[in-house]
Amino acid sequence: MVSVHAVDIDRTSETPTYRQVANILRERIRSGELKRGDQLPSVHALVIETGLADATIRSAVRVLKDEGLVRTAPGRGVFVC
Amino acid sequence: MVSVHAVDIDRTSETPTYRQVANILRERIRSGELKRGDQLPSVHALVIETGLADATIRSAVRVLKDEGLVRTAPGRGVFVC
DNA sequence: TCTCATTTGTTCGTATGTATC
DNA sequence: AGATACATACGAACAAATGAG
Repeated sequence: MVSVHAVDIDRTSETPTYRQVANILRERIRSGELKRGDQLPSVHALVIETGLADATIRSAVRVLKDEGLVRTAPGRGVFVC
Repeated sequence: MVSVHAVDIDRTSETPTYRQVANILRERIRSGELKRGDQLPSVHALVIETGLADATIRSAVRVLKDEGLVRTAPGRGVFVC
């Protein structure tokens, strides 16, 4: 598991919150902070950290999944591809 | 669960899209294709199949619910009465 | 084997804002 | 003004897979 650090969401931004979360996570992958096989913070952890709703976090994960950057494993977590 | 088959929406029709969806589902119930207790396609499945928005599909389901043709069960699905 | 906590998956409900016709 | 449609966001419940013990 990799710690989450700050996930700062700008509620006033034009960018939807779920895309902000996706952008932050994507940048961590791109930068190498999150490497292949690393587990992302769980949906629950991100809910706590961001104060956003469960469904909103799931939307963010879906974006990265659709981009092929991560894969989800039911009962285990979300992992960098 | 019952498969969805084609759900053809006519964007140019006078009939609102949500009513078109309601009409199609109603006809499947009337014809016996969908029987008492059968589960309708989920909102998500219909969103994918029709290309319409979540809220639009929900409007269609609400029509059938108001007519007493179906009942909704949160976390489970929509079922024929 | 069984139980429990964790985690993702799936489902409907509700509300708000915006755009279009 | 009103109806329709879409996007976003949050709430809630249930299911299924996993792993620890």
